[in-house]
Formats: sequence, structure tokens, C-alpha cells
Amino acid sequence: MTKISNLTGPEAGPRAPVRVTVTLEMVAKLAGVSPSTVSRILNGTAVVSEAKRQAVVDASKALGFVPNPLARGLAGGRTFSVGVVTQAIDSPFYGAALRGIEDEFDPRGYSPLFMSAHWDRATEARCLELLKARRVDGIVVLMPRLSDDALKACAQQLPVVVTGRDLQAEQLFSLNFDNFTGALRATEHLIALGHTRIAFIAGDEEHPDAAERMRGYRAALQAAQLAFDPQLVVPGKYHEISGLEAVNQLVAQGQRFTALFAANDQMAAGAALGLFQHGLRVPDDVSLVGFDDLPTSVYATPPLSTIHQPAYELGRLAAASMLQLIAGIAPTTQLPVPELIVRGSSARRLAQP
Amino acid sequence: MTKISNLTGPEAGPRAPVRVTVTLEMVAKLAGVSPSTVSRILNGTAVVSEAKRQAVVDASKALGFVPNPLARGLAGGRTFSVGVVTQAIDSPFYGAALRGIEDEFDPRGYSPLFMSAHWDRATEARCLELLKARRVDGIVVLMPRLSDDALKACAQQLPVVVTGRDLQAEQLFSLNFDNFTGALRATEHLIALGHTRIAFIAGDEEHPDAAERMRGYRAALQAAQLAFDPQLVVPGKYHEISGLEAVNQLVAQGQRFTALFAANDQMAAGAALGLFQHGLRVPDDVSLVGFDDLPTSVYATPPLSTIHQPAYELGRLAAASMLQLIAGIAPTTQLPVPELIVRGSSARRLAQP
DNA sequence: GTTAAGATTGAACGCGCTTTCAAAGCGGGC
DNA sequence: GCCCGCTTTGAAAGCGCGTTCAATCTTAAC
Repeated sequence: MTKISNLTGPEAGPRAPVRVTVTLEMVAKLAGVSPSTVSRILNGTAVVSEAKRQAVVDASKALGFVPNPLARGLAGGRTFSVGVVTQAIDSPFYGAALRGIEDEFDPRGYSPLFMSAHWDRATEARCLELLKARRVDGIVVLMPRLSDDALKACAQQLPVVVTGRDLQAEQLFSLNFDNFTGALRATEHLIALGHTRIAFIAGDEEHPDAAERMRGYRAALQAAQLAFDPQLVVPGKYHEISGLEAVNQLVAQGQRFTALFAANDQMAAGAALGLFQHGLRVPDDVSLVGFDDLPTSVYATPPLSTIHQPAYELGRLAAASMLQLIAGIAPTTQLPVPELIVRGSSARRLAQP
Repeated sequence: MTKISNLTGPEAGPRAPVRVTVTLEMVAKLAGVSPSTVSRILNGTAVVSEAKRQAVVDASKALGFVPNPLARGLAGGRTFSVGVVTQAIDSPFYGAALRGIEDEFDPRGYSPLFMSAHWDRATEARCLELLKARRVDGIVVLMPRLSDDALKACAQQLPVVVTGRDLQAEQLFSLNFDNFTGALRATEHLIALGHTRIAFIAGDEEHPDAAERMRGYRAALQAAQLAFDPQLVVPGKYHEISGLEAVNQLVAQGQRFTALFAANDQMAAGAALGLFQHGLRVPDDVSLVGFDDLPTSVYATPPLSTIHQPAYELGRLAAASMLQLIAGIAPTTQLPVPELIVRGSSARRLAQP
């Protein structure tokens, strides 16, 4: 910590920190006690006489003392920071979750350390290593790509919270959304509107949540005694472009369908564009339902019917669970049940399939 | 750093780190040199005999040594982390910028520390304090709300990079986008399409960039000798809802207009919904142009014409500049010039205003 | 009035690394 | 062959804080 830079020569670059670093020792001197006592008081580690307590608090305030997190971490082994690995920091879905995490940690004095794994297993593993090296107190992994075992192994070293998966282990907590029921509700909704030929844009089958959504779609069809037509199912990758291409494919193949269920809102947006380009109107010609309820879906034209996935809540709960794990408490929180949001993109069947 | 937790009693919570911490000292012993030498070699701080260098590198690899950033920071005064304060981590615009920052820092061994200020001056100031307390090596502020002076003051303590503003100071670098020209181009585009009554949804006049966009709009009108009609300008707040309300207001007031320029894409999305709800078709009845070129705007129906703002590039350049500042070099980078992206939401005027 | 147990408090050590500071090793010039 | 100056290397001193250990001071019990 350069306190007074005495090498501010012309070649030393534009550096001139006049920063005065207030240390715990200075507070101790001012308050007339030992550094250990100051530490104890500021951390509430031990009982101290009220007189000294007050003196220390006053001195600390007078000097504007802010403990150095680095020193704290080094000495105490706790950094009050937790790693958060997300797949893409710029994805609309993760954005909301990250914000939930932020909001939960901030008032409790914890700082999140965000990293993106870009849906790549190796990158994700690297993120974990990096975070462990940074001595975080725990790691939250949003929708991991890593194997269950790899995650469990990680949990042997520090508390881990994962979302989008069901996992059981010491120091590990998983928070999963009921994707099956969500997809079931979405499909039921379309069936209830009279649709019988319902196309489905699936997600990558490797993602457990994508598989669940597919399962929900099929379960709803079956319950309504509608035949499952593989021709109406197009694989996608959760990106807008997949939705667009899926529609192009369906149309090119001359498939008849009056409704379209996309496994996520981003693909639904792409699909909407595809339908638009082919002159198919939503919902007059084709009813469209998405999944996730992204903030932007409210402003689609027409606004998108979808399954609400509480991304923000997910973030908050994940963070709260992590705090519990760190405290040595086993979390028991659960995500709310999937909720269907009906907006303008789905309507009663009019056209012939 | 709990190496072997000996308090793994039933009440100690689920903690059992079997972590073996490899320290620099262990590497030194294995390599048969002193810790100082190891440090010097691993940091390239001094010239060392090739034999020892190799021995140390081997030993380091054999042990899987990873330096403790906390200790490094404490001892060396550099943490290899830089604070990034954004207004909203979940905003589509900032998301791309954050990703750019990530991509630039990561390969260079620096870690970004993201914080959201939520467009609140006090929160932003708090973020800066928090980051300074964390001993970051520098701070990047994306579209700050703080005063120029406050930012300059901050730059006296550590390197600062800001975007969305023009500022000059030691250890401070600003990266600004030419909002004026961007708005000018957008408006010119509509004028070229034959529109004469062009409504404008403005941003918060307090934001310098919003003011510039307004200026660009007016300049284009003036250059085309079109009268500026205050009735056609509606204030907004850069959120979707503002766009929706703006359209409602314009329609309620019975304003005649065949084109609409929104100061950002989010408001354009809201406006699109508003127009849709009023039965006004885009672009047949009203041409719509936004500003920012959010990733989602490609998938609007119809796809939105807009001014491309290179958010990702902005992030990368901001990060690169920060690295230069830290190295004591004065950055000179500049953002690319605004570019008009014509898509389906704008067309030649057909209807009478 | 004493002593033992308990409550407070301070000195000192260590976390893992960077960075002087000084000692040791080296070659060249006289 | 010896001294000087430069280079390589190690010992040691922190960085700022948490924490253990032992010392000091209370208080209660005998």
C-alpha cells in the first residue's frame, strides 16, 4: 500500500495517491487500547467493557476507519466475498438473477464476484479454480454445465449453491425450478384454447431444464390425448436465432400448426420474427407461448404469453442459501411454482391448421 | 485459512475443507532457493540465473502453486482487480459492455469487480468507497451520475476511466460516444424518407447523452428547414414504459406524426407496443427509429432501425484504457463513429400526417 | 481475609507475499 | 595478484488484521 509515493518523478507515470491509510492500530492508539481489543470490538468477537467499546467506536468513527479486506482475509481466512459463476453476464435471464444476488449480499456485507463461463465446461472449471484461488467464502453456480461429481467435489472445499439441478451433498445446496410443470402449463394453455397442432421449439437436450420442458410438453399432449408429432418439434439452442430458424424449417416443410411453444422467450422472439417474415400473424394465425418471462417480453408486439420464471427471486434465494451454508445452517428454501402469464400472443384457435 | 479444521464437531456446521495450501515458501524449499527468489522469478521482478529459474518453475508446477491474491495485495499494494460500477447489471445495454470488460481483463490476469449504482448518485458514491476499501487498482465507471469534480477527486487516489462523458484529468480517462451525430443521423434518415412530422421521445435531460441526442434531433430538423414542434417531443426515462406512455400521450393529444424517433431502443420497444395498441402499424403508419442497437432489437417485429452503439467495444476499450492507466500510459483510444442501421421499422412516408 | 474461578485485556505470532538491505559472488583493470 | 563495481541471492522486515496465550483484574465463595 503506497502511502506516500516518493517516486513521483516525471517518468513514474501519473500516480499521486495522497491516500492516508487508517489502520486498526491507529484506532487503538487513539482509543487508548490494544489493537486486539479494537479487533474484538469491531467484530463482536468477545465481551468488552462498555467504556472501551464506546471509546473504540468513537475513535474509529473519528478516523474514518475502514478495515482492509485483504488483511482480514489473510489473517482470518474469511473474505466476505462469494464467487458467482454465470453462463453469460449479458444474458437477459442471468442479469435479473445477478441483480437478485447483489441485492441479497450487499446489505449483509458480502460482495459477489461475477464470472462468465460461456456455457463451456472447461471455462466453468477454470472459473471455479480462479475463485477458489481468490479465497472466496463460497461459490454460487447458476445453471452449471459441469458434472454433478465435479460440483460435489468442489463442495468438499467450500460451500456451493447451484441452480437448475437437483443435487444432494454436504455443504451443497441446489435450487431448481419446476420446468416440467411450467412446460405442462404452457402447453395445457394452448390446448385449452382449442389448438391441436402445437409445434415446439426445444432447447438443447443436454440441459436438464430443456429436457424437462420437453417432457412437460409431451405430458400435456398425452393428457389431452393429442398425438405427439415429431415433425412439429424442432431443436434449438435457447438463442433468438434458433427460434427464427425453427420457424423457417417448419414453414419450409409445410407443417400445419396453429400454435407454437418455444422453450424460452429468446427463441420465442426469434420465432415471432420468423412468423412475421412469413406473413403469419400472431396470434391470429399462430398462437405463441414462451418460457422465462423476460422483462422484454412484455414489450413484444404482441406481448408474449409465457411461463414466469422468477429469475430475480432465484438470485436472491441462491444468495440467501449461500449465506446460510456459510453460517453452517442447512438451507431449506424453495422456488415458487411456475406461473402462466397470459398476454396477447396466444388466442383461441380460429384458422384451420 | 483453515487448513485442517479441528472443530468439525456436530455443532460446527458442515465444514470439512481438506484443502492443502501450497505456499511460496514450499516452492522455495523444493527448488532449494529462498522465498524472495521465487517471488522474483514468478513476477519477473529481477534477473535470476537460468538454472534457478527453471528449478523454481518446475517446483511451482509440481506443487501446483497458485499465489494467494490476498497476500499479494497486502504485501505488494496491487490487487490485480479493478472495480467496475455500472448503473444496472441487468440492463441489456450494460450487459454487453460488462462482457467486453470481462473479455479484455481476463487474459491479462485482472479481475473485474462489478457493482450496480442504480442511477443513484449516493449509491454510486458508496460503490466507489467500497471499491477503494477493497483496494482495487483502478475504477471504471460506466455512465456515471456523479459530478465531474467527484470523479476527478476519485482519480486523485487511483486510475479512473469513465464513459459517456468528456473529462480531462491526471489518471483519468474518458470515453465518449458521439450521441449528437448519432441522433442527427437517425433524424436525417427519417427526413430522407419523406417524413416531416417526426415525434421524439427524449431521455432524461440530466443525462448528458440524452441532451446530446435531443440536440442532434433538432439539428437535423433545422438543417432540413423543418420547424421544431415542442408538441412532438415527449420526455422519457430510457425505460420501455416511457416509450409506451409517450405514445399514449401523443395519441391522446391528437398529434399528427408519421415518424417517431426514440432516444433509446428500450423506449422504442415501449413505443412499438403503444403504437400496436392504438392500431398504428409500423412502418406503414408510423416509422420508428431507436438508438443503441440492443441485441434484442434485431428480433423486434418489425426489426428496429436504430443507431448502433458499440456497447461491447465500449467495454473492451474502457478496460484496455484502464490497463494503460495502471501501467502509467496515457490512453488515446476512441470510440467508432455512430452508424445507422436500417431495418424494417422505418419506411418511406405513405400516409398523410 | 483468602483463594479459586471467571471475566477482560494485551503482547505476540502468523496469514503468504513483496520488497528493501546487505552480503556474497563475479569479472575486469591496474 | 588485488581492489572496485556490478550482479545474483538470501535474510528479514513489514503489509493490516485475527487469534491464541498468558497476564491482570474482578468477584464470589469459603
